[in-house]
Amino acid sequence: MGFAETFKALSDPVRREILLLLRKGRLSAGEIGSHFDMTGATISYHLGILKKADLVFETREKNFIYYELNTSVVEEVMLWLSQLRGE
Amino acid sequence: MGFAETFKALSDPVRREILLLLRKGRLSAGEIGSHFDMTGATISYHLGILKKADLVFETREKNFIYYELNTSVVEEVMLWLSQLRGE
DNA sequence: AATCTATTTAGAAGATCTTCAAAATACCTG
DNA sequence: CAGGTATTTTGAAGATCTTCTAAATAGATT
Repeated sequence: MGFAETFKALSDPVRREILLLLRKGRLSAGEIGSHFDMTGATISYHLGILKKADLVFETREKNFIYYELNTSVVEEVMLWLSQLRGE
Repeated sequence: MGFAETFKALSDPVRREILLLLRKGRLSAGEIGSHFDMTGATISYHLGILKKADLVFETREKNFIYYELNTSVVEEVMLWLSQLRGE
């Protein structure tokens, strides 16, 4: 955990798009990759950063690795931000 | 504007600390710098990034440049994040 | 005008980030 | 076990980030 890693993870447009894709439910790494014009290696790199930031978690099933949103960290970030508005 | 710039700005611990300092009210660049063990040039660099992300705005007065929080962008970020939680 | 104070800009060094191609791993299926 | 599919890891290139020192700018004061 740590806000540096979380905000850094959120700072990349590809990673934000991945998070938006995952709103509808879990997706495999390949399904995620098919939405982008990048190699699977690069997608894997981005997923690793999202995972390290705890913004997603993975579940392995058969030959696939599924990724899923972790909304609890999103809550934490919003809590941090909220201290910046009102007191 | 743009979430990339905003999240990138938020990803650095020094810049987050600066934003927290500004909760209590505006501060000059020098006053901000006095809270950190870094050169004024580095603080100026960080302030520039916060400014470009619209997280702060400056007002010049006498010899000083005062920095102030811009909470409206914080709201926008929270709005973006909120689409990640609920449906 | 000369100088002092506050702050920024420029340039450079070293660290970190993003991307790819190629190789490695993991698991499934025949 | 051999081969196939899904994904990650490695290593490298080029871009961007953070920090400093030194120099430049802006405004106030003498």
